[in-house]
Amino acid sequence: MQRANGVERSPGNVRQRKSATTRHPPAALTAPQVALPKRSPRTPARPAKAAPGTTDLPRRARLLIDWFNRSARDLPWRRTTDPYAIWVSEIMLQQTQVATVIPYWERWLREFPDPATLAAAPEARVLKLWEGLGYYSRARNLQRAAQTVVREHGSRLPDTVAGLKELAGIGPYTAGAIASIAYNQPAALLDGNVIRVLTRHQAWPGDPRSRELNTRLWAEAQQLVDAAARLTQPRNSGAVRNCSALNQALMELGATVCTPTSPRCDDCPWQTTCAAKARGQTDRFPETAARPKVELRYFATALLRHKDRWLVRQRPTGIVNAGYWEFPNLELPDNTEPRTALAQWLGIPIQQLEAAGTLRHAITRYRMTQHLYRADVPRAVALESARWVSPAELAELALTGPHRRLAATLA
DNA sequence: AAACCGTGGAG
DNA sequence: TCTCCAAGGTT
Repeated sequence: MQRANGVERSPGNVRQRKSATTRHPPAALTAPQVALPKRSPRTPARPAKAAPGTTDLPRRARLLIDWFNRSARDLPWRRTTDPYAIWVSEIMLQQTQVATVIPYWERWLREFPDPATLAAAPEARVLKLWEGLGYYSRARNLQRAAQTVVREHGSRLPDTVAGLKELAGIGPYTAGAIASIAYNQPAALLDGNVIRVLTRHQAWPGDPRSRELNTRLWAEAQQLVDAAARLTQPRNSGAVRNCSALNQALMELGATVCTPTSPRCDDCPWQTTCAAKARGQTDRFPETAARPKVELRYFATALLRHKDRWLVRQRPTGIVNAGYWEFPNLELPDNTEPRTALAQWLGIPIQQLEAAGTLRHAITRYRMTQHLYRADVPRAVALESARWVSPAELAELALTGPHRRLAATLA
């Protein structure tokens, strides 16, 4: 979808960005942004040429902003200036792709249109709307932060990086994102996209998570957004404000052009100064560290029916996926026979458990295999924090992804 | 500070 | 199928 892009629209007043716009003259070729040997002291003094990588910051910022205003994707959270709505989008977008987030974000804003509504909502409903999105502590933190905003900030989201970072679930990236995108402050941000764009443009080797390179990347991002703040704002009424545009552009570039594999350098506004492109080495940056080893884990899962009801239980506070419901689920130590272990755990005769296939899924470095068993039990089994629920009730409960898919297969 | 947290798309 | 990685934060 490449239409009416990069347009900041206020609700009910959709402004249209003018077409084409002024393109800047072709960028003069400049030195690649890498550490170059220092000019020898004997070199005759010239009208000082600033060090490479600083002179052209304003020009690079301008190129990026213009590119963004020209060709950014039309995403729902780019149609609002409401800091709360932008905040929600930033939390949902943490380690989660745009296409996945869109329906969740729309549903969320419909049901929780402002911090006060979210703060007052039942947690069960908050978890339900996050169901399937993953990283579930984000949902609990978001509600907790909304309660803080209501209680301590008069329901208005703070507009400084420091103030934002005080809130649950807001770290360095998200604080910079909200401050710049919602409030147009010259706050830097660094995410996976920006790391890729900057390490390639500068041809910076090393692990981006190392202290040294990480510090350098933040400094570079800060210089860019500072340069953006000093540029004149495009008069085009649809143009996104400069700091906001610059940071979104860095991420947009990483997401759509400077992609992990096969980057489309011909479409890149920084192609003439990119050191990695100049060397034909875009695939060498960033230097990512080795991933942790994959580990296998096994579970036995019971689909127990009594009359027309299924047994589910709620995960307690303080553990992974707290508050979410699931079918009774037992992790198996190495090579345990699942059916025996499950029958023993539930206290029902082993013959009642009928094998119902396996379910595989992955979370982070773990590869899980769930052995499924069904049983129609004559009497309700008692299990801690468990309930027998009708299919209709089950549909209203918040389940994690694999268990939600499991629920969908039940008759 | 390394480990942990979910899920889906892309190749 | 399998790996990578995505608008990261918390402990």
